[in-house]
Amino acid sequence: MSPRDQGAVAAPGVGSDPVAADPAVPPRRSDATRAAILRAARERFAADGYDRATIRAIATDAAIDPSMVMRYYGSKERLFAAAAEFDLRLPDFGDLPAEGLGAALVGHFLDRWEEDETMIALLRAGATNPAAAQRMRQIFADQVGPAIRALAVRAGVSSPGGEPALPVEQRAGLITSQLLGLALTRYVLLLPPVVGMDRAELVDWLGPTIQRYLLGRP
Amino acid sequence: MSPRDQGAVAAPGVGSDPVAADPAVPPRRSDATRAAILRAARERFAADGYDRATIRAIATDAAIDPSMVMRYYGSKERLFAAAAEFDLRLPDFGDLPAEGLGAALVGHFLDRWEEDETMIALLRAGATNPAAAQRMRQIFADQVGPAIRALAVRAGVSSPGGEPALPVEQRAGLITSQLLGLALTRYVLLLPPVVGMDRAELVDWLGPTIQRYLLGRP
DNA sequence: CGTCGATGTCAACGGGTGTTGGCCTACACT
DNA sequence: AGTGTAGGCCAACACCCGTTGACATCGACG
Repeated sequence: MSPRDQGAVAAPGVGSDPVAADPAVPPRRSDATRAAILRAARERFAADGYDRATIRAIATDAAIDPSMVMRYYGSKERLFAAAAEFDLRLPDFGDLPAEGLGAALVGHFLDRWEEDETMIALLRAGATNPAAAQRMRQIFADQVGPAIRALAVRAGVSSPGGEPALPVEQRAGLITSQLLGLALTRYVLLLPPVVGMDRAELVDWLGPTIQRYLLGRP
Repeated sequence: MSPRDQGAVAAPGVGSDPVAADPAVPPRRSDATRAAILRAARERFAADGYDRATIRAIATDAAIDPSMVMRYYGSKERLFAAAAEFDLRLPDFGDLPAEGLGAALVGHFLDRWEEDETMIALLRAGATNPAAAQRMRQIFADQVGPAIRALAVRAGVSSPGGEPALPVEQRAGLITSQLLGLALTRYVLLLPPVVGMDRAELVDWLGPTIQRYLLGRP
C-alpha cells in the first residue's frame, strides 16, 4: 500500500467544492474515484444501513472494483467514518427575534436533511451499529449542544458566567429527541401522516415545541 | 415437517401467561422450547437489530440447536414476525381529566418500554429492515391512531360524526414522532442528557408537548 | 413390548461478505 | 525513450450466514 493513502481517509467537507482544496496537496488522478466512492457509500448507507450496505454494492455504484474501496479507505468501518462526516451548519440566527428560534431550528433541520442524505445514513446505521451511534453522540456534543447553549445564553435563559436557570444539556437533549423523532418517522419509518405533512405544517407544529424546550419551562 | 408446526407460528400475547391457553389445543412438550426461542429472539433483536441478530446466536441463548428455530418458526423473517408481536396496552384513561392526558401518555409509554424490550427490538430493526418498518406502521395504524382518535373525540377536538377540527391522523403522527424520538435517543442512541433524565422530568417536559399535539393548535 | 410420531442433534451445503495479494496498464518525470 | 509508480482489475481466501436433510432419542399408546 502506498504510504500516502493512509492519510487521505479524512474526507473533505460534505458539500465543499471538490476542486480548489489545500494547494499544498496537489490533486491526484484518483480524486474523482475517491469522491465517487464516498457518494455511493453515502447513498447505500442511507438506503440500507450499515450491515446491508455492502462494499461490493458501493463499488458497483461507483463503477470500480471493491478492492479499490479497501485501498483508499482501509476497511468498511473507516469508509463509514469518512462517509458519515457531517456538518449541521447551524447558523447563529443572529438577527432573529427570540420568539422565532424554535421555528427557525425546525426549518433548518428539515432543509438540511432533504439536501444531504448523510444524516439519514447516520440515523439508519446508528440504530444497529455502535460506532455510528457514537458518532451521533459526538455530533450532538460538538454541534447541537454548543449551538443550543449559545442560543439559550443569548436569549437569557442562562448567563455565560453564572448558574444556568435550567440545565442546558437537557434542553439540547429534548430538542434532539423531537427533531430525530421527526427524521425517524418521516424519512426512515415513513409513517404516512408525517410523510404527508408539508414543511410549513411541520414548522408550525414543532416550532413551539422546540421553542419551549429551548427557552421555556415544563 | 409436521403439519401442525406451520400453524403455530403466530405467537401468543407478549406477556400473557404461557399456561392456560386455548384448552382445545393441548399443551405440547415443546412449548417451553418455543417460549425460550421467542425470549432469546426478542433479546437479540433488541440488542443487535435484525441483521446482526443471528439464528445461531438466538439458538445458543435458548440452549438448543439452530435447526430447531427453523423447525418451529420456518425462517428468520417469520421468527422476527412472531417476536415482534406487540401490544401497546393503551388504556382509555377514562377517569382522567383532559388536562392530564399528555402526561399520562408519556408515562404509559415510558413504563411500557422499560418492561418489555419488544418495542426497542422493533425500533432497532425498523431502521434497516423494511418488514420491521412495515410492522411499525401497522402498530401505528391499528393501535396508536385509533387510541388518539378516541381521546381527541372524547375531549372534544373532533366530533365522532362531524368534520374533525384538525386531522386526527396528523395529531397521532406528531405524537408518535415525539415519543419514538424519545425512545430512540434514550434507549438506542443513548444520548447522555436524555438517558440521565428520570421519569418525572421526562413526563413534565414531554407531557405538555403531547397534550398540545393531542388537543391544541399550532 | 413394540411402534410411531414428536423432539432434538449433527454435519453439511450454497451463497454472500470483508479483505488480501498479484498482476496489468497508463501516466509523469528524467 | 525508458522507467518508476500510482491506478485499477481479477481471483481467491477465510469466515459466517440461513437453511436443509439424515440420523439419534424420548414418550405415549396399542
